[in-house]
Amino acid sequence: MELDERKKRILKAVIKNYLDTGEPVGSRTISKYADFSLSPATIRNEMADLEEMGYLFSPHTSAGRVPTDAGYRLYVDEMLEEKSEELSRKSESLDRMQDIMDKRVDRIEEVLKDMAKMLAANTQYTSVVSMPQANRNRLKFAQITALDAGKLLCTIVLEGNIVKNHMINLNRELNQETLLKLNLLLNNTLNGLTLQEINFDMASQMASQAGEHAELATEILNSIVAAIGSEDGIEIFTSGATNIFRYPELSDSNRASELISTLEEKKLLTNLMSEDLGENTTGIKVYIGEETSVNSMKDCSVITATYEFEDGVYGKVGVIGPKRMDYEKVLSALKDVTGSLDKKFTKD
Amino acid sequence: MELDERKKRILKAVIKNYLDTGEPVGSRTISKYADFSLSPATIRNEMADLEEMGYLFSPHTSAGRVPTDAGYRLYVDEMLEEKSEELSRKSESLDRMQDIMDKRVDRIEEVLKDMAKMLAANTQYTSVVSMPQANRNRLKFAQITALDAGKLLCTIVLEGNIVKNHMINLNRELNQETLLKLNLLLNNTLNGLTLQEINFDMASQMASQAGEHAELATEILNSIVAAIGSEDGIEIFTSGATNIFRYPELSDSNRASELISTLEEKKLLTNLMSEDLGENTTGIKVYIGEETSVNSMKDCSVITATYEFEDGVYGKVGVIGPKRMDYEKVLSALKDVTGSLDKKFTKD
DNA sequence: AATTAGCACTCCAATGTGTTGAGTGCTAAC
DNA sequence: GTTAGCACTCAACACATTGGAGTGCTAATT
Repeated sequence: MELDERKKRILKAVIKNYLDTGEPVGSRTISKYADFSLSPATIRNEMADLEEMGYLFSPHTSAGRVPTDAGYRLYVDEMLEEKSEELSRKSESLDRMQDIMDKRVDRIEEVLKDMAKMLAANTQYTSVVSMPQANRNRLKFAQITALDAGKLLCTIVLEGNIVKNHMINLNRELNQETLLKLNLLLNNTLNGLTLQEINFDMASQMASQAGEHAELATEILNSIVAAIGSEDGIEIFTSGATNIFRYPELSDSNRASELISTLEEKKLLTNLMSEDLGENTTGIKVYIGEETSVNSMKDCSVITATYEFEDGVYGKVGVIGPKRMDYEKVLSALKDVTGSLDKKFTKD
Repeated sequence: MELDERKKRILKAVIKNYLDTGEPVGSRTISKYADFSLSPATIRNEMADLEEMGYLFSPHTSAGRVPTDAGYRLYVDEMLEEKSEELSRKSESLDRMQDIMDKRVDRIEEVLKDMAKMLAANTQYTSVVSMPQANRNRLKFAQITALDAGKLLCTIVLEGNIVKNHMINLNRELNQETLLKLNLLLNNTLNGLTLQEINFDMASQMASQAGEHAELATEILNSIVAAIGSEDGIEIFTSGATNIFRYPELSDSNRASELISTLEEKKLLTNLMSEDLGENTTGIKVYIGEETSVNSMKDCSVITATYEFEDGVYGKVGVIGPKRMDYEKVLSALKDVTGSLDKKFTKD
């Protein structure tokens, strides 16, 4: 059977209607729909075909039709219309971000959380944001300071002024001179490298240059790399979890509980939030139902977008909602937001 | 009417039963209760009295009785029995914390989050933990580093090895010598002071000592204080939010949504989590229903305990559950945990 | 050949109608 | 003071009834 133009139009009409109402839509409804001049009976035939083709299904004999995942897929891939941008709101949020960024380096976190909150509020769905992955970022500055006896504070600054702190416990004390020497060595050897490069090549090279402190230098280096490279997975923030209660198909006790649980745990989100990172940078991805590969989200759709924090360093923003979410609205919201993140983060 | 011993025993029996089952308890149930040798009829009379006195009420004519907030209050204030400690579980959890603490000193946040998770898992309720309030914490080490032209990175370490970073944008560049001088000055003047003390007294004193750099020093100092002193409220972590779905009286859509919302927002929790901080340090507090002063928690009870992070620096741990929570279990869990936190945090 | 009116059929959802049982309050007896 | 006995109440559950929305099929229409 062929998916001709009329079938497409009907499918689109059904889906749009279902997005709005959440109720199965019947042939009469579609028939009344503006520019169709077909009787319910004809529509019924077409809808039966669409069901046979796997794009629609009826929950039961005497109900209307509901899109299948395949139906949504087709809709998302071929039937979306660009929504016109809302300029006013956008610039306001940008200003606020600008402000925060300037003042508090160690607070990207706050900015992102804020972002998530805004996104959730705008879309009425749940939002997810991941911290930009630091381990491809270049090292700009490293410094070791003695705090207490045998306790070193290591401060590292990456391009884009991401600051990381790490405590190193040594089993011996260092004098001022050694410290100075180590600091020089650190900066000379490591500056401009990504953490991955450091991880692979540097250890031996640095050790050889360190002379008498070779062993110490290696120890410190390892400690740094271990601490910073191995963040236990990416950091993820969510916001608007309770928005799921707006959608009856998600809000029954069990589903809601599982869903909020995965949002709280965050572990299950890491796959979605790191897929294709850096590959196609402007990539917006839509996951429908099972495509999320997360069981508790099989009644949800997820849309993710990559933002570029700085050259080569990416993070992701996502929106989680019911499968009948307003794809167009969410897509445009994500475009706005990633656009804005790009602009802000790479500006200075 | 007087609350004689028998009435108390009956009230206690009713409450205990209700804590277990969540169902209104009837006179027959109590009559069968071990060491009462009274007929249901007698119990009924007593229960009617207890209702009149405001400790019990019936949801409807032919249901059993349920404790009122006043009933719970009485129970909590006068009828709790210390639970014999469960040593096995306790030591197990302690071991785990020990483990975490040793590995990552600079990650109080992680430890606390883990704590919250454990507490939620053990109690099957929702847990809340607040970061120790830093602004009473003493400064241990301060350092300014030039990053880019006119951009200074300020690193501050507080007692307990809390590290804070802050970026300062200057309109001029500093040479190495000035920087060194400033660093010395900073450490000499500020070490050992709390952020509050710095806020109030130091600005002028430091300025006078800075000589030619007086203006610069003031600028930097202000910038530091502004950035660190003005944390927007206390930081709060929650865990086990979805445990509320275990308790039917909390898990209907509306209630659950509101509740999880307040957990997500965290703002409404700040009052509960900062009340009496530092006053009576071992204070464990029980809030029942309306006593929480949070509307969405009017069907919940909250128990909070203060932990001492370091001399004079406190944080709070809390458990949020249905009013019919197992008060004894939660109290002992909190005692365990705050005991352990004390021990761990002040150890080195 | 495609469209449509007509009709029988299906099934959910809403509503109403017992029925059951747990629990009460009251009274009178112990 | 305690208790047995009894009439009464009321939520909860199980069924039956109804109404309506929507379908699929067939036969008539264009």
